[in-house]
Amino acid sequence: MTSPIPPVRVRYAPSPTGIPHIGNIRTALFDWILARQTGGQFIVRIEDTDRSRYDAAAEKAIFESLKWLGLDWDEGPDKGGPHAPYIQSERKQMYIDAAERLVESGHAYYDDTTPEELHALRERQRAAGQPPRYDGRGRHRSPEAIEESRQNGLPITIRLKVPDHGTVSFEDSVRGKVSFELKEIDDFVILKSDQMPTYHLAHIVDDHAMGITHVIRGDEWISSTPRHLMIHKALGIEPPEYVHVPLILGKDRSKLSKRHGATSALEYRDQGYLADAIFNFLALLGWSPGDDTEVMSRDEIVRRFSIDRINDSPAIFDSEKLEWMNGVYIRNMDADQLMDQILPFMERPESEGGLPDTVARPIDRVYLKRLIPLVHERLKKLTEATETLDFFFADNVSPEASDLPGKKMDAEMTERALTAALELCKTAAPFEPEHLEAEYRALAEKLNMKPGQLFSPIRVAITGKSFAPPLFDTMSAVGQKRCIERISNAIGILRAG
RNA sequence: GGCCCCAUCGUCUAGUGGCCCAGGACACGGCCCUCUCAAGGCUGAAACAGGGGUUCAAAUCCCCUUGGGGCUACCA
Repeated sequence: MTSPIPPVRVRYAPSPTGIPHIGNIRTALFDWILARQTGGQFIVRIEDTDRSRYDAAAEKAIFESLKWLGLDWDEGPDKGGPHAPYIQSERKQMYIDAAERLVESGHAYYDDTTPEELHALRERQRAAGQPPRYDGRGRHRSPEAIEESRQNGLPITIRLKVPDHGTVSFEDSVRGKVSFELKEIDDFVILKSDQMPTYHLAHIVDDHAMGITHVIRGDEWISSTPRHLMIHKALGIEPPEYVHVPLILGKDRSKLSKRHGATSALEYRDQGYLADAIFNFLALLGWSPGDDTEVMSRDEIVRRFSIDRINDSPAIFDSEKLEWMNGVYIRNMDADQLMDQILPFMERPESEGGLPDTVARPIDRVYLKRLIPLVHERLKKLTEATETLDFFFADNVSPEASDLPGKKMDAEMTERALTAALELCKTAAPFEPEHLEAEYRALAEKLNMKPGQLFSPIRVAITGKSFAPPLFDTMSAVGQKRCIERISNAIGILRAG
């Protein structure tokens, strides 16, 4: 069903100005999938041409996100490659050369308009009810005038000459044909006064030099694509295939932002989501295989992915569905894998969601391994392990008196249940789940209670919670000694309450 | 404001003119299973934004309206 296409060269080109959010990472995901599917290359390039917004922590987070999701790259800043360097600030001269070449060929010109003049121009246009647009005044500046401004230390930029009439159009892989009127586009800056290129120039020079075949990027770039086409034309080079993918929106339909809670891949990692689940979920946000399959391995996604099945419309990030899918992935793991994943979360400090600090680290792996089957299918997120398992590790628990009675039970009946449960607990042997269950069921009958009525107070007494893993597995794992202590403690709480 | 993009259940989506009084999944309700909570099974409610065309036939094609989003920087 997927039309086989020749090997692609695709790149993820984030700017290190902030932690990449999930929508941004999804384009990297699509890049990676396509590269792996076609046997092509996935390239990472850092677009740090805005020196004022550079953030080293953001750059670190970019690579950490990719690594966590398993999106390995073939060429990049750390790995090098045939087109190194892969950091734009280190490629500065290439852009300067390209811009100057465009000036020489008459496609671009030096402009000495100051920011203040530009601002004033826009204000005037706005006041007159006109769209703010650069008026092309620099086109008429003589070389001498530019040189004089340069001598005087005025900022000089290079702008592309955009024809004032005509149409540009291109065939987008997901949108189809998109057209723009050139009269809507002004002469835009390609080389800033600090000699750094703008995004427009830089990415085109690089994509061409690096042999990029498909530019996969967010929808927000679609309106600047005509500018990119004009640069290609001026440079005399062929544009790549454009793949504009729909944006990912938050619950309120606005662009995903901090207000919507977690937005970066790393935050999801820290909240106990699995990389495979995020991978699967993200792939399905804006793409679908065409049938009802939802849970798919990486291999299956790589095999079935195709650009023409990418959706046109923006998607809202549904965290509830993500949580469900994460649960599916947890259930599909084997016990050892799950234990490895859970351990670091449980060993975090108590203040960060780990077990109480009174529980010794490292956690007893042998004991934990025994507990995994009891909670395996109950977990949706790795972070939940702490709260579902804490009572196994604690010395004691403190249930509320009001939580102890089961359905249709008063305090007297609850006390009777616990007292009898305590006696049986002292004598029960072996302290194994099946045996315990048989004994306690018999006890319920003897007490003329429903099994659930007897079990309920015991559960709360032993776990401190009204819901927990199956009672007799739990009791067996907690151990006879602690069970006796906890039940008698609960009786005390009940009497006091 | 101008330009561009988008529009199927609350959400993610299937649907590329007849197979659709629209299928799946999450979430939600009911039932079953059951010692609680899960998991699992069955089941229910829930959508083609509106209006015009084109056609024997439209969720699917065209136009308009409405709504949402993006861009409009010497940011990416």
